[in-house]
Amino acid sequence: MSPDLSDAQAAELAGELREVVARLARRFRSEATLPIPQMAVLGRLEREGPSTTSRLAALEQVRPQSMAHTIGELEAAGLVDRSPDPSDGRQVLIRATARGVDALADFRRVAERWASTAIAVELTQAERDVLREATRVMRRILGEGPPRDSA
Amino acid sequence: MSPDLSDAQAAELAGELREVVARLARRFRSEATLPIPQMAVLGRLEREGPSTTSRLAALEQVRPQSMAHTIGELEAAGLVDRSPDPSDGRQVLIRATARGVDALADFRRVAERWASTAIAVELTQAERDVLREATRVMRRILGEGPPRDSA
DNA sequence: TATTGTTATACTCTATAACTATA
DNA sequence: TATAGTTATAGAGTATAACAATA
Repeated sequence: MSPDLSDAQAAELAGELREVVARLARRFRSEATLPIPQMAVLGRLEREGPSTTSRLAALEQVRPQSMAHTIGELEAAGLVDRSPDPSDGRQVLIRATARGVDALADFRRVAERWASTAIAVELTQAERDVLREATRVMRRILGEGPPRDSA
Repeated sequence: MSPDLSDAQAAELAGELREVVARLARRFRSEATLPIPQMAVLGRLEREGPSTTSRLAALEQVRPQSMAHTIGELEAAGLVDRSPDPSDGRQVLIRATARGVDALADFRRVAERWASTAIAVELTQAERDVLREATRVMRRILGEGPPRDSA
């Protein structure tokens, strides 16, 4: 066991991860037809159904104030609507509108196209498998991942 | 050959990549002691020596104007200095100062610590290998990577 | 008092447009 | 005219602080 060696290895990996992540984030943003946080919220609402501001903020790992801002923009664009929770007047249920679902489909077609194409054309199947596995590993680094052996 | 299947697979992977990249970028920024683009430039200057605004902009994949802004902030903080190129008065050489190198070391110690720790503590060696390989694959997606078989 | 949500404000990051200086 | 660089301005994204309404 050589903790020093593996620590140095981990630090180097962290640096490489930071660099490539910054560049990918910039690239995704530059290709996007609508702001990334808005699309992230729409995608989640589509997958998981209506939700509240607090819950969305926690899931997306931003402050509730930031999420309120994002939701305000989505509502102004008619992509989500709000309805008060009948059982708790403090809470507001956020729901994707039909127009929101359409916008999401557009986003996926256009804004993720460069990445989809690069993945399909430039990578081998083995590399795609590495990338898929890596998305799981990165979620673990963020503290979201399942403990190593669960589904 | 089933191009439709592999396209769908690529599109799904692209979506997962976008999500995890956005979250990692946010996390790195929230931990950083100094702005990420400034540290990226300092790191490059340290590794590769003095450079020009245009060259740094091309390498970091931002516009020259954005890079000029970043360099202006670094200079105001005393982390880089500028010296005119004697052979071409239009060009300006950017160089990391001793203070800049110190700031970079601090940044690595503090801002990348959460990721280094997570990588060292949470991941198996196999997962670290997957992650390292994935940083190479992601660079290929960005069009920076070496063609599959070179070093 | 605690919880949910919003509004106001500020800072970081990057872009486009318009400009200066040198080749 | 073309190239290297800068300044001005705007917009996206996120944060903290302060506030309103409900439990």
